Amino acid sequence: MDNDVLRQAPLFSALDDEAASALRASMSTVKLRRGEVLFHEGDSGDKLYICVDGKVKLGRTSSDGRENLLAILGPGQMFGELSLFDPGPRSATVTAVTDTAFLSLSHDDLLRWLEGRPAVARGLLSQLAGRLRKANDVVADLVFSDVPGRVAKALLDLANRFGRTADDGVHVHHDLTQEELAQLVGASRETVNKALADFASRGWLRLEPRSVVIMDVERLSRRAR
Amino acid sequence: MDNDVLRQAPLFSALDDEAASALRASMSTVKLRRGEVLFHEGDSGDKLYICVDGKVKLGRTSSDGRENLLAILGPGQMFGELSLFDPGPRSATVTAVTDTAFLSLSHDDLLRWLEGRPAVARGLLSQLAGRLRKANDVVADLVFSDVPGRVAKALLDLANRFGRTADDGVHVHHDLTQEELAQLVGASRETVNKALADFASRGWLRLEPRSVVIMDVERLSRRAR
DNA sequence: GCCACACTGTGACCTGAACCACGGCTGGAC
DNA sequence: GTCCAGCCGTGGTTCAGGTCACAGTGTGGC
Repeated sequence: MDNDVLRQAPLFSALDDEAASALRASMSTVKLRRGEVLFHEGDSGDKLYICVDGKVKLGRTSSDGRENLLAILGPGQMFGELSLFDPGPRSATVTAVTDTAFLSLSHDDLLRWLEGRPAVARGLLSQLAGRLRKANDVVADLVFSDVPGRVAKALLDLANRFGRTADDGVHVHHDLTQEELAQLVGASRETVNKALADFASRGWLRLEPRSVVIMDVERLSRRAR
Repeated sequence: MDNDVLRQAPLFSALDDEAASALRASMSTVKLRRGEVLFHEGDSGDKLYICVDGKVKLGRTSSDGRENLLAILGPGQMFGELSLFDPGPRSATVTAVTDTAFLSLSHDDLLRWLEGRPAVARGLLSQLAGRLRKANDVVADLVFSDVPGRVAKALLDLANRFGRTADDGVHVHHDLTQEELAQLVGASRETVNKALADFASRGWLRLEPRSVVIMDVERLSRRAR
């Protein structure tokens, strides 16, 4: 059994074999195809998920139907923890961006398993604290940066997490449409498209469908701040 | 000794006398006058603080010197937890908005005290989860709402936490200048002023220096969403 | 009282980004 | 092949809200 997948999750990276197996035993697997929804904002549910393979988007919808993406998550990343510790309806909709596989774990099982493993509890705390820090950064960006700046930042973040460096640049298969990228940075599709076109015309990157090749990380980073 | 102050903090509300005293014993008191800074963004430090009396603002400064407020906190509220669980420099500057008193607690003392009190650890988790949820709401507001909407929302939030209901409306002594209010909602002072003036002209509220009286909560709430 | 300074109120202007409209490209269904 | 549906690229128009420039109003110090 592949405890390795669990080890990818930063939270569980330090587990010994026994602990990993015990945890793994109480988890089950879910699979989704691109576009399918795991759960909706407002649903009830207390399961925690870990993405094993593929990518998902966490999004919220405004009353008038517009959409905003909070995050794109890939292998090893965890979500749904909010409903674990702060009971209440799910605060975001989770949709598969590519075909995706997850492990799921229920509230009760996690808490039971957590008993007597205070180190993991501390790990969870620092995980949440890190998220919170990141959320605050997003707020700051929305207040301080213009749309091209936010696009640059988002691309760099995606590159860090999903990029593969080759000799012609960093290949980032983000699997997002420009529409989704726009929702991620809180801007319109058109504006994002123009920002991308501008970056490309300066030779900082090359556009490919649902993917970019970043050729000048340095310049792009400078534009991001 | 006033363990009652601790009890105000949602996190510690369920403590028995012994536990509260033990905790209280390892905390020390700090006082600041309006405008004084407790710590700066980027400082190192691993203390957790609980506001006992008064109000503080948590803010960040952009590279070009503009300022954004993440939150206004009052009695019973906790801050500085990020540096506790996610070691690293402080992510925000904390400044007293009124004369203020805090209790402080060091990382080590908290962790030591936490040993063998898993319920409190769970409390911390749900506290952080709640914060995260709130941060996500702020992001959504920045993306979806216009400035007057965000101002309305901020006023209602302040009213919930600091308001006193009287027969002419809800008196909210927020102690913030319009400049600070603007930084809190991520807008310019002038735009916020115009939004407030507009609300006042509609009879929804009355403006007073560093304070408002909300006369029509219903309408204001509707404007906020 | 008078001054200084910090805060508030309001208009004029400018600009970034949303919105609208379209046309072109690509990849799957048949 | 043809059609269709999703994406992507790009211009034109509009408007919220930022910036600038002042004028009015408190209020604490002396």
